[in-house]
Amino acid sequence: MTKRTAEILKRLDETYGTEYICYLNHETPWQLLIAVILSAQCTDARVNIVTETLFKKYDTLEKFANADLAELEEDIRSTGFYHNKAKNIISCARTLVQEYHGEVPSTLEELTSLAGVGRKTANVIRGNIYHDPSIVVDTHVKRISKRLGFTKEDDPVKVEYDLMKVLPKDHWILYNIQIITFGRNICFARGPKCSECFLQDLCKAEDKRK
DNA sequence: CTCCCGATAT
DNA sequence: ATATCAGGAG
Repeated sequence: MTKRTAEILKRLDETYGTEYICYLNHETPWQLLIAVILSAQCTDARVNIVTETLFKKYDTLEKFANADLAELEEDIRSTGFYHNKAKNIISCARTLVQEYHGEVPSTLEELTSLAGVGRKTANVIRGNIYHDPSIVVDTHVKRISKRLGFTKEDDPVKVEYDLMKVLPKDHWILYNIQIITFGRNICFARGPKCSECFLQDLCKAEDKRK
């Protein structure tokens, strides 16, 4: 790890702490799984509004497994992509009930075999639930990792491999959590607040704002 | 590569 | 009007 990388991680730790916080409200692993499926191209704030009532109406995995498709579509409509998400959630819930005794699996292979669960969602579960060192590459991580000069890739999987080489393993999970906060507060996709940024002197972004 | 798609900020 | 939001599947 370079001195510069170490300094960036140190400042992220100092600014945002080292706790594994989660922006998607949930009480169980399967609730987090469904929340992450819902979060595709949708703000976590919106997902939390939806799951607030959703998890009371469907309070077990079995209820999601036996849900009426059209009704579930309406229940999650405001998160967007609701046809696909509803179909995937029902299929995913059925697989968990039938093949996994209602438990959420912990390996990348098992997780990504579930409907609606791709690499990003699987890594959120691995990190947040099982504390398995895993790097989540979402829209924030991709954008900010490029600005910080940790990668030049556009493909999320290539970004993930680049970050594995750059970041120490004990920061893999934390990096994603801190970067989401950073992306929400300072390093926006549009018009980042570079003048107020605590990483400004270390940043290699070409789209810096004055 | 394209499609899925509503809510919000700019 | 357009960009963006904790992406995934065909």
